[in-house]
Amino acid sequence: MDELDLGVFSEALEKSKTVILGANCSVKYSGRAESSLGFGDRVVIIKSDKTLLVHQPTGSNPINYMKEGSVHRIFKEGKQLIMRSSNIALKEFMDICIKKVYFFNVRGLEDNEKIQLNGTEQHMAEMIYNNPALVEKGFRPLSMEEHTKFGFIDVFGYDRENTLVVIECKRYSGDPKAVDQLKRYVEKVREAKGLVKVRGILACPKLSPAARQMLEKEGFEYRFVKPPKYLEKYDADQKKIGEYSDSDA
Amino acid sequence: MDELDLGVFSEALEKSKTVILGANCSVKYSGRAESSLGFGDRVVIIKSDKTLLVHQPTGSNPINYMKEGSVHRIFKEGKQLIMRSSNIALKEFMDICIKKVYFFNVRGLEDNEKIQLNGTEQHMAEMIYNNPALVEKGFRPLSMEEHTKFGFIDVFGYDRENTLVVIECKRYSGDPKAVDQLKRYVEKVREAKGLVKVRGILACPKLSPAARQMLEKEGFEYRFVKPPKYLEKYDADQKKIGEYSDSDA
DNA sequence: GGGGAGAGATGCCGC
DNA sequence: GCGGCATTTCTCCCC
Repeated sequence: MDELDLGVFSEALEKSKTVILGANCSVKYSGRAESSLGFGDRVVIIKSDKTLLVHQPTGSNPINYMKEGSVHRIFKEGKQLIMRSSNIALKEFMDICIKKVYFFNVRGLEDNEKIQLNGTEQHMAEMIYNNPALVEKGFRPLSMEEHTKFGFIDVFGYDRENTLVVIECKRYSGDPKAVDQLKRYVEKVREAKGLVKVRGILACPKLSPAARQMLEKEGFEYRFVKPPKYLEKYDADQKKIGEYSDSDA
Repeated sequence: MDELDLGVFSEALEKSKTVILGANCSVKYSGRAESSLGFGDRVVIIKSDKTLLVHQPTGSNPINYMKEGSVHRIFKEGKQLIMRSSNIALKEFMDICIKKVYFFNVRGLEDNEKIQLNGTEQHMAEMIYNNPALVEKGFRPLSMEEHTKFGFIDVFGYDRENTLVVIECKRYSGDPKAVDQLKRYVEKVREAKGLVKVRGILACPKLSPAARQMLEKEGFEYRFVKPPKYLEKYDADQKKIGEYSDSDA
């Protein structure tokens, strides 16, 4: 379908179908920020929830977009087509000026599936909670991923000397921001409990030089922990992880 | 095009064309994390740089993706098609199992345009640098957006009493992370210069309650500043912003 | 709806 | 390549 039938387009939006458009176009956007993009070949997608994406032929992210619930209409202006989108609630506006249409697809799509994802920071916290020896012998977790009154702490517990321990997990490299975050939680716990000594531990598979320096300066500790991957071994009912040794306990 | 011609597909990838596929499919991914997604209707895009995106009919973000430079091949397995993608360098792998094809487009797309974006944090820093009175009377900026030896400081300068000032800009609401960041820079400058007093200012259009409390506790200050929007008034050569008054200077 | 934090974040720039 | 940081971040969860 090389031609863009305005009636088909309007009907597609009305019926919450998905629209895919390959076209040479330019884009102007104004809302939270402002942007301008000259003419080039792009893929434009309007989803059933009225999300609009403009994709260049390279890169992971859309170069321009409008959020869910936007309103789109299309009209002729001389030889060109204008696709005008607006989201009044968010005060966002976009004009796509279309010079040439390469392809045009309309299709109702149905998808009620949700993704199951493993190896996130939350899974790291669970793993540590269920395998305290990953931190150290005698560590006794109290909570994980909980909105405590001290903030959202990944893993919270006592060490063998009954000193409180705050653990911040990062699934990738520990960086200055992660140490900032750990420090903020540790200080909040110290103040709230009136304690002098609360331990802070950063658990991640890697540590940046600046982060290491900050950790040392604050008297915090580092533990090498990798996010768990257990797609085949994962039991959705039990959520048990049996492959991590507790031999140090 | 309702049929997916395996030859057309292979040739498209070879010639760096863009492939758009509407299909009922399931997705499994393994790499930095692991994920599993049951059958549903989706749009699959392979870009000329071999980025792969899987989009559900709602939402801004791809539900699954492979990064630039991945390798994709497709083959029949019984009644179904398997699209297998891998990125050896990143140790990432994906299988898309295709049950039904709704549409299939192949097209070479060309786009050398780059977006011009206004109203970013960098523009806020430029605006303050060029209009110091936005901070206060007598403020003298030294640098902006520079990798100083104290870190990457948005705006750095002296106040009228020759006290050093570190300014952190945020284009949206100032939050605890922003105060952490400001604090880190201020402390670095203090230590490096052996100073007792270095001022910290958070410049943003909004401040969260927790951030306000942290600012006060640290003795830092808040300035109401909005990111500039000046699409029509922007002069690319001069980069001057004339609409902000300097009457306080 | 706002606040707080993660993300398979991505993208950009600098070293 | 890694480090550090912004993003029209987006998304989720909780208040």
